[in-house]
Amino acid sequence: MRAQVLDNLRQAIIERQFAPGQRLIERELVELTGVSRTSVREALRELAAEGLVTAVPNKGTVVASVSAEEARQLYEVRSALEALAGRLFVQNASQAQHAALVRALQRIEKLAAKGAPVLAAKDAFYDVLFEGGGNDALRSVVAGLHARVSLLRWLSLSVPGRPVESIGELRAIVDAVLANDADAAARACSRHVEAAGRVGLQALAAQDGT
Amino acid sequence: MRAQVLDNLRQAIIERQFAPGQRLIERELVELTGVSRTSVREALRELAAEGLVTAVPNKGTVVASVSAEEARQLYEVRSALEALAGRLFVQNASQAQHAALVRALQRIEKLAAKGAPVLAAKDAFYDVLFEGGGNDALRSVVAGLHARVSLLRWLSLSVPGRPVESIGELRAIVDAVLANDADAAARACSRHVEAAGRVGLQALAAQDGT
DNA sequence: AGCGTCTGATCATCATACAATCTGGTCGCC
DNA sequence: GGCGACCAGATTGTATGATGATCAGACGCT
Repeated sequence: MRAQVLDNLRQAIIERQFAPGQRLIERELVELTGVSRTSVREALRELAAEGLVTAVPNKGTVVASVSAEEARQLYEVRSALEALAGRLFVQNASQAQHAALVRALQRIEKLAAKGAPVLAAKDAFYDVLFEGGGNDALRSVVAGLHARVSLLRWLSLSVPGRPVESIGELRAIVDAVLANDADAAARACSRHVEAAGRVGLQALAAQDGT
Repeated sequence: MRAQVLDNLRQAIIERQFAPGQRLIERELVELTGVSRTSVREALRELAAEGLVTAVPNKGTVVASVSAEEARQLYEVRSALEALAGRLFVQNASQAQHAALVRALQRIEKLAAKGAPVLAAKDAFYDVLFEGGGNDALRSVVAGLHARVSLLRWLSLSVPGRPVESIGELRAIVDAVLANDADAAARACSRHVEAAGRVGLQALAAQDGT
């Protein structure tokens, strides 16, 4: 199916199997994926809509690369949106969802203590957060942005010390939520994104420098 | 080209030439637009990515309809984003852009005084606002939401008295901007969206009732 | 009436073909 | 030798016809 192809390509791009800026030639993708050109084209169109590739007319599609300025803007938007997510969680989440958020944080802390990869657990944390907010539109918009900054996320998690710092920020979110303080939760979410953004931009700059 | 077809379809949907919920059959669109199935399919995929139509596998695509709950959520997100837009304008806009914002408001007021349609002028106002903020990512995200609520906008502008009220809210934005008060600008933008949302939801409820 | 089946409509995917466009290099001219 | 026109290859854009899959509803059987 096309969805399968699409997921494979998306994954490949996020995992840097295709370098940013690299041309994605339809014929090559055809023989690489085994599906027809029609399906490849439609998959590319969807990726373009997600912002993971950019299509230039009559020239082809290339893997999108985030400039420092774009990245900064994306983080700015995400900051505002995740602030809203935090606020909505405080306003709308059930008792069970509060508990689930706490559990998600504990899971992250446990993994981090072992030095295990923490990325999937963080995604779970955010799932709970958005779920509790009860705004699917918000969730899908953030998901759209998420794809575009995922390259940077890949970088920023490799920065030493960042996971520890990051968990502290998450704890601040949970604390504010448990205190039923919507404003504080919003600020905590905002700060978390901003901190991630700073690290991401630094990593980007370091990479461009080398 | 495909872009042409896409624009036509988008316009047709926004202008209610296709009723929400109506099935869009590929073959019909082929003979209606004169282009091939390939192009029609790709255009439909893009519209689906924008959220203007929903595609159900093996069943076809139907014109999207916004439920009251979805609309509420969309306005909630827009409120947060436009607050950011207002804040960024205060922080980043040039002197010339400040002046342009004032001019845009005056143009709206002049049109409204004559009872002329004010929608295009309002779009121009927002163009200036986002331009001055200097965050293209924000602009494109909002544009994406905009498409999905445009059906409601169509409704809410037909509510008597709304234009007048709306202009007052815009003036509040401009006042805050001229006072260089970023927080106030953010709040004013937020309030404007929320007010529009309330009217839109009322109009939606009234329509569903009849 | 209830149930399974069959049929028609429609989408999904594919293979192929051809035109339009871009890229890069070559050739001829100065 | 340098410069521009032109040509060939590559790639995308669009079109077309065919085939399989899937769904909704009609139909007939019990």
